[in-house]
Amino acid sequence: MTTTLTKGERTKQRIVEQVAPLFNAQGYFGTSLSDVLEVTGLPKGTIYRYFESKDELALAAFDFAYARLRERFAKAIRENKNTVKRLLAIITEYSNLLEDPYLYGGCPIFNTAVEGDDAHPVLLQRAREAMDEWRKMIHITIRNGKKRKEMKQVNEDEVASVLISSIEGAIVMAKLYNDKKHIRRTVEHLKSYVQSTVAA
Amino acid sequence: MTTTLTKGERTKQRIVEQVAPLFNAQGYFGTSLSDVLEVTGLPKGTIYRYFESKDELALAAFDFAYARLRERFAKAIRENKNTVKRLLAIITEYSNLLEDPYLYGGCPIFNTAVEGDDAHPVLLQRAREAMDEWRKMIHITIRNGKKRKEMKQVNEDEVASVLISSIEGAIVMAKLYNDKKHIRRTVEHLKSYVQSTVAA
Amino acid sequence: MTTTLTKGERTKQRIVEQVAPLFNAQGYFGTSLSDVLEVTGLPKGTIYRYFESKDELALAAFDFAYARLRERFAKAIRENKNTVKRLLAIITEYSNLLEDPYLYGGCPIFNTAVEGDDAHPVLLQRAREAMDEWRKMIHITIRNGKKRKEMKQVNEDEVASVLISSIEGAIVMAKLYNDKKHIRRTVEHLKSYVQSTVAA
Amino acid sequence: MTTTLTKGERTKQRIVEQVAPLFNAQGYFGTSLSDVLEVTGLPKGTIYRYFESKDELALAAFDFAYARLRERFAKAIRENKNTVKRLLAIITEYSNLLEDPYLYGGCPIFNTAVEGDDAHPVLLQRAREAMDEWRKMIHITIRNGKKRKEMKQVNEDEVASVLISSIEGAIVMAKLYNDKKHIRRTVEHLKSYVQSTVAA
DNA sequence: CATGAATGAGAATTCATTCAT
DNA sequence: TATGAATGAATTCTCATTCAT
Repeated sequence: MTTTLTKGERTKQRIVEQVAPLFNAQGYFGTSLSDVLEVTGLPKGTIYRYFESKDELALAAFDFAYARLRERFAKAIRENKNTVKRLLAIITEYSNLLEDPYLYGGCPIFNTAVEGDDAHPVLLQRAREAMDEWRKMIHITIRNGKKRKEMKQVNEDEVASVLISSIEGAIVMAKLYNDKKHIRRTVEHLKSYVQSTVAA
Repeated sequence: MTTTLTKGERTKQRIVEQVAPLFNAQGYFGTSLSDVLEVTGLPKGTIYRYFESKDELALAAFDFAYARLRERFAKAIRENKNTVKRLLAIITEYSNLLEDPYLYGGCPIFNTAVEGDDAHPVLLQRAREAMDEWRKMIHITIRNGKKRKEMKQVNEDEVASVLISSIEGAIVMAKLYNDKKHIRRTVEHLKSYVQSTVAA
Repeated sequence: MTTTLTKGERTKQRIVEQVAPLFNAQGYFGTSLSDVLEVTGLPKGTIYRYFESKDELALAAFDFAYARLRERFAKAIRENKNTVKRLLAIITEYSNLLEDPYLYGGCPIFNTAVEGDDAHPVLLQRAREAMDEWRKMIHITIRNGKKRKEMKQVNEDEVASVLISSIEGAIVMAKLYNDKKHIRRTVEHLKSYVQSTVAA
Repeated sequence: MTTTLTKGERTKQRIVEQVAPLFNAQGYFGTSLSDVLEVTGLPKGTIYRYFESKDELALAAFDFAYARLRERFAKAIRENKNTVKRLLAIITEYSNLLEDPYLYGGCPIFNTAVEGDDAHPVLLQRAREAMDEWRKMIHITIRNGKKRKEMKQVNEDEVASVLISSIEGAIVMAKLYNDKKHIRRTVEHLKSYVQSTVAA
């Protein structure tokens, strides 16, 4: 049951979708309003009708990109009941991030973190919250796994840190070289880590 | 054997030193010439006397920051003859990156990679070369370790990828949260990974 | 004999009433269409349905404010048969201008005069006509007074100039300081001027 | 002994001089940056090199115009030792305001007061201070006159209010009609007021 | 040489107005 | 008819760079 959107809501949505990959790939500073105009084909006035500033647009773009990210992970979790498989699916999903047409610029959370605090403090805060949420998802997954005896008595936060840091780093490496082999290597490593160290 | 610098060379050097942390923390787009003037206290003309553009200055800043980084690792290698100790020392050194007053903004290679290639293609290329060099250092370290039977018959590139990705990711996590525990966790993980999987 | 207004006419009237104090207090340039939307709560289309431009709206607002002003003076004249009392009543009425909820921004004629003719030449012309009319009211009042021997043989235009300039000036002073004592002082002065110099 | 100005200081000064009549005649809202560029013939960058915002420029323009005004009055006072003559000279000087090439737009204090508080609160505050100073000048003039028995025991503030309000009002009238006869009439009135009511 | 002055392209944003449904 | 959507010119301001003294 899809909600019907007004014309304006659709336009707003379209702007966000078109603009999200821009901000994600080029950053807040690196994306100018004229980039936005170009990619949307809209005049300035229309953009400002829906977003009262570049800041707000960047926020909306981040939220869109992050929602997309989360949905991918939620699906990986949803479709795998066994905890070990779940973690492996998450790793796989993560490693396919750059394939997503909205996320070819990498992980919006990480990109925001790197651009740092001078760019847009509110956005950075949003990134923190997103990362919190995302770490919690892994935390809970592992905790449930421990309850079900599918996982060893590992520290959930530590495992989450390791998984996230490693793949995020690998994604940036892949971006740097424009070569996904770095992701593949890290994925292999993490899979065997999960199986040997985390799985029961 | 200290080379004597002319006054001009010293000024240029000073500019680079003052400006490098700026570019590293705020990125190429995020650093404006007026930031540069402010941090150096120099008039516009003087900057342009030594650097013909912001691009060139950014390049010099990157080179400075990377040289600093490399020196830290070179020292870690130099001071440890045993290969396992070397790798562990590298990991430790890496994890202390944010302590360096010139590198509190994180790893210049990674930051450049994330800002992407719209910002400054030449700079990105430099980052790639730096990363190549850095991976080679690890590669050689491991290869030597294998020769000396201090390492298992692991794939050098894979280990390098894992080490670098993981810590780089952890550094960004630490930046995001302004909390180094994420580095600590990843370091623990990597140390035990090295000892159990890489070390002979 | 109240004329019945259609719904549209009432809407138009309401817009003018809500907008008149805005234009009067902030001026033509200082009042934007979004101010108009905000104060009326109406959508853009509706405003443009009733007024074909901001200019026309400003004109209507001026006319409304001026009509209000004139009615106050007309009443002061109507209710006082003796000429001296009439002039004194006019002075008093004038001095209460800022109390009127539609005129807290001051005298629309004067405000328009000060904003000058770059803003809106037609509006300035309207202000001139309003001032003409207003001066004529005083002129006639005095002339009648002279006929009835209630006034000395003063020059009507001179007295009008003095009265109007003085109070208008005082109103601006009051606005500047947000303090009506400047009006009070000028009023005292003018009353004694009228009684000693103008009255027979 | 004229102070030597640097080139930059001269440019800044020139901008202020060229821009002051603009702001005075058209107001803060009515004067756009492109007006400023046109009248100065300078590019944007140059304006912003010397003034960090339109606000600051407007302030400088006001200060310049007011300084000019004050100097005129100071001269009238300086050149007349007798208090009655002083007041009459002030009135005359006031009435010639519109002749000044920098002040053809009228009195900057009054114009600022009319444009009101929404335009530029700091500017309005400056106008208040200017008016305070100006009232004080008259106040002191009269007080001295009283001491020297050249004036009756009038209330200084009341006389100041009357003089200022009346002429200011007359100046606006003159602007409205583009006809100085309104100033002349008010001047006559005030002169006889001074001689009959204020002078000893 | 050294440096402050000048430059103008481009950034973000607001505006009054017109269009389409 | 009513109204939200679309428009683009104009506004304020920043930037990297070049010039002139």
